[in-house]
Order: sequence, then structure tokens, then C-alpha cells
Amino acid sequence: MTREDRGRQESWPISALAHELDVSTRTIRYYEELGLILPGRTERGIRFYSRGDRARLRLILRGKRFGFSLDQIREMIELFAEDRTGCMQLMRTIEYGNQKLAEIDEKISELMQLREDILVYKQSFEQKLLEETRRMTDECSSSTSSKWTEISE
Amino acid sequence: MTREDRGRQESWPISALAHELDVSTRTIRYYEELGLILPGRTERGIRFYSRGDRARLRLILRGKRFGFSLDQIREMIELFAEDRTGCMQLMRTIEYGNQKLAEIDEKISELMQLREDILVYKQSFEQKLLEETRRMTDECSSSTSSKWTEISE
DNA sequence: GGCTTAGTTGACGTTAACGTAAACGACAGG
DNA sequence: CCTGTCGTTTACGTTAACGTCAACTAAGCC
Repeated sequence: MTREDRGRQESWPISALAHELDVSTRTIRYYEELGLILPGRTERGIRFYSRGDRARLRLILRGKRFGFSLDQIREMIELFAEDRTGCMQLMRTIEYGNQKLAEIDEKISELMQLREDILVYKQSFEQKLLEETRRMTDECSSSTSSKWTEISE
Repeated sequence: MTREDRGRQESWPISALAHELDVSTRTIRYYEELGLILPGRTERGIRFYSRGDRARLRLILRGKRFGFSLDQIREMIELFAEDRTGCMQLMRTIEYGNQKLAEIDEKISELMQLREDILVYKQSFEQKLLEETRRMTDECSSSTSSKWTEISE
């Protein structure tokens, strides 16, 4: 609080951050409303963002790109950002981290499952394409109807 | 359309599906409103869902658990479910599949990045905990303030 | 000084994805 | 016959995550 503008300390206005991370300024202010970021202010009330704030915002956006709601993200950030000194507090925080890691691992495996599903669909179409081209060269039509209903069960 | 209830063909009412997949019946009907599923109907208008419908619904829900909007999911499903016979159509569909696969790969790698971030946070707290316990045994306090702002930059 | 541009707060609008409630029909049990 | 349960449609309510607009201030520029 005593000496917060030393010149060497790099910071950016809201517009720069918005442009860099490709979100609107409104969005950033909204995140502040929810208590997700607390940027610094000049004595005239103008926001400026440290590189820490920037990293934080990036983490928020990354979290958002999956199911995580802003509330869940806030949960994470709060737990990790607070200055927890107590031994029990530390252990609880670490436990929470492990939990989140497990959730993410779950998500990753689910994504890989989704990937597999789509791959199967695609391959069935590649198969179709192969048969199609064969028919065009052979000029002999054999009706093959592979129903999509049997996939991924 | 000619003979759709053969006894051997297994199907479920909406409530069973809702319970199994842990969503409300309203949600399932809403998906139907959007054209994401078209279950069969008895002559009295009661919906019943084939195992294909069930797989489809699972795919929808799985897609939803990440950023995918219902519109995007509809896009996918339509493209894969339609009976595309033309050669060009098949190729376009396959191309679309490749695109989706790439998107998913992107998501996966982003998730792993997020995982890494959280891991780093957690490790910093584990470090803190270690110092804390050391202080408690040593009874000698050395102030170490590791600012969180320097993480993941 | 006047204009433009970038920032602020505050209020209201909007969209997706459902929740909830009303009003109805079919069927089973007592 | 009455009640309850499960299904249907229609319609309106709700919440999160912003968009949009108005009214204002301060800085820079000619």
C-alpha cells in the first residue's frame, strides 16, 4: 500500500488487457463485480492490471472454456489466493487442490472418450466413402446400410 | 414405420432415461424441442427411447460438460446423423469430423495446462506447509513471503 | 475553448438452458 | 367412483453471463 507505483512495476490499462485476451472490458469489470479480480487503481479511480492480475484473468478464461462456472472458478481462486497461514488451513487447501486435480483428470478422460466417439463416427463415414467410390468404379450396386444407432454402446 | 414394436426391441420411457442419466424430464423434452433427439411415440403420443436415442442423449450430455453449446452439439449430431450419400457430402462430413477432433485435442491440451497450473499452486502450498511445520519444531521464525503473483507467467 | 477518446458507474436489455406451474388424459388400486 | 401417479402440452419464470446505453469525468490535441 505504501509505494505501489515504482515505474519498474509494469501494468496495463483495461483496454490493453481486453484486447490481448480477446474479451470485452465489460466482461473484465463484471469479473471484478464478482470478486474474481481486484486490480489496482490510480488515485483517480482508474484500473490498472499487474502481470499477476493478467495471469489470474487468463486462468479464469481458461477455466471458463470448459464447464466451470464463474462461481466455481471463484471458489478455486479464493482458496489459492488467500494468505493462509494456519497449518490446518494449508492442509485443507492442499486437499482441495487434490480434489480439483481429480476433477480435471475426470474431465480429461471424458474428453478423450468424446474424441473416441467422434473418431468412430468419422471412420464409419470414411468406410461409406470407400464403398461409394468402389461402387462408382465397379458400376455394381450392393446396398449396405450401416445404421448409426449401433455406435458406442 | 411399419412394424416398430416387436417386443425384442428394447425401449425406455422418459422417466427411466431421466433417472439413469440424471437429468430432468424437462431437459430431455427441451432437447427434443431443439431437434436434438426424436424419440418414438406410441399411438397415444407417449415418448419411448431406443438404445440409439439413449446413446445420443449421452453424447449430448457429455458434450455439454465442456464448453459446447447445444447449438454446436446440434451441429455435430446433424452432420453425423443425416443419411449423406453424395461423395462430396461424405468428404465434407469427414472434414468436419477432423476439425472437431482438432478442437477437442486443443481442449485436452488446455485442460492439461490448467492441471499443471493448479499443480504448481498446490505445490507452493505444500512448500509453505513444510516450512510451517519446520518452524514449529525449530521455534525459529524466518519470514518467507512467496508472492503468488509470480506463478505461471 | 471545443472535439475526441478512454475511462468510470449505473441501469436496463438479452440469450441460453432450463425450472415451475397449470390444465389435461390414461390407467391402476382400493 | 375417487385418488394418485405418470405422461402430455403450453406458458411463463429464472439465472448466469454478459451486451448496451446513458451520463459523467479527465486527458490529449489543434
